[in-house]
Amino acid sequence: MPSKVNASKPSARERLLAAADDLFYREGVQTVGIDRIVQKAGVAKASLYNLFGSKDELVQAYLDARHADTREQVERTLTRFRTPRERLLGVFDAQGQLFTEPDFNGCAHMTASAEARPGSPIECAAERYRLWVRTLFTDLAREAGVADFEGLARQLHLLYDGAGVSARMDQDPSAATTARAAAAALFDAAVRDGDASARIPRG
Amino acid sequence: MPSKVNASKPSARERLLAAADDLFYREGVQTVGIDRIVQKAGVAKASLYNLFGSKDELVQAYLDARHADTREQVERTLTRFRTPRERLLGVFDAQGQLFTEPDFNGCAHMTASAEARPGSPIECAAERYRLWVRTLFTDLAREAGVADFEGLARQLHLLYDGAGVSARMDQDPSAATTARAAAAALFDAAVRDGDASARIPRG
DNA sequence: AACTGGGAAGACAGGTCTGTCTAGTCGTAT
DNA sequence: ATACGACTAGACAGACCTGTCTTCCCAGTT
Repeated sequence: MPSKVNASKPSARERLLAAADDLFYREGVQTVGIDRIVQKAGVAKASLYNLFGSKDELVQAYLDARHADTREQVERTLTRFRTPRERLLGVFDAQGQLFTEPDFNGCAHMTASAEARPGSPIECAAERYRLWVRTLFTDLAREAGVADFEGLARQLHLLYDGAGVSARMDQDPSAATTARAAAAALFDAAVRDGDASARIPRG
Repeated sequence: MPSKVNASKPSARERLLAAADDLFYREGVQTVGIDRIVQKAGVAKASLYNLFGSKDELVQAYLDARHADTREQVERTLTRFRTPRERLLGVFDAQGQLFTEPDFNGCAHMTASAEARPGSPIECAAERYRLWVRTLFTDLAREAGVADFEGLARQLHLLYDGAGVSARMDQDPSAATTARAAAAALFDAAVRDGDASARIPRG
């Protein structure tokens, strides 16, 4: 009965995902081999292939789990804010929290996608993640009443990605606060522009 | 005499770098093996190891060549602009040109660094590249008279990185124009702030 | 004509990789 | 008791990797 919850020991699937998360994230999906994962998880190799089918699909499951975690953390952070502007900028507060986690090593989807070959399930997982981020910014910008909410969302997505890159490559967690300040300036500029074009009929 | 220039055939070193540039950039430094490089270059494997010492150092040379190309293209583009503001934003014009090249596949330093292990010559090359970009933005912002030129440079660097990510992962070359528009807004906001704090003593 | 050095060609070592397969163990439900 | 499903343990195949080494070729120089 796999639906048993009070098991003393996590299931093979959970142990595999935990080991994959640790090793893949720290060292990269390409350099970490299957053997190390099954050894760290204390799981037979056959179980891995029974449960996931291939290494690519294990990587996909690892990315999807990271995606769910990030989503949860961002949504939890956003509940702390009330005004639309605060909620929009709150995404970068959540990002800053992720950056300061002790074993932070950049955006998992970005590094995994850089190692994946085109069309693999890995790239699909990265695409899903990007779509979620984009939709998040678009919705928040629209709720904030920004006229060109899609344009602002594209700009904020650039800052979000850039902060992830900088936090990893420059080892600088403050990239999130830099991004937040830039996002605030862009938001205010977009609101000003929207007001201006609304006040001045036909430009 | 290796300094001969009018050779009918490029030297082994040049052929190796050309093959490395093509294969490494298109498929990634990890997935492309030495054998494919020497075969494409028409060069003996021993020559590769005589000339470069190891695969990592060949990757480093490939990244340094890309760095030099990018630098040259950016500097050439910037000569077309006169005002400091135009020159600052011109970096994103140059970036947009790179994005529309037919075989564009993202920032080589970013993808290579994602596959490299810490401390390798690959990471050092990526660090050098990042330092150049940062210095470029810092100098241009200072020449434009921005009070907090370092802060603005950090913000623009985020946009620059984010545009590179988006152009690759979303297959969207217009990321450069989005970044340029955001950069313009941030620049103007920074100039306003600088003026304000200059006008309002100890404000 | 003899020498020399850069390069071509490729075998080889030693290791790692993914994925398959066999054989056996253990707990649980019937 | 017995059957079953989930799991473990590990050998194995076949391919690929980096890096070394030997052997040979050939153009240019002395």
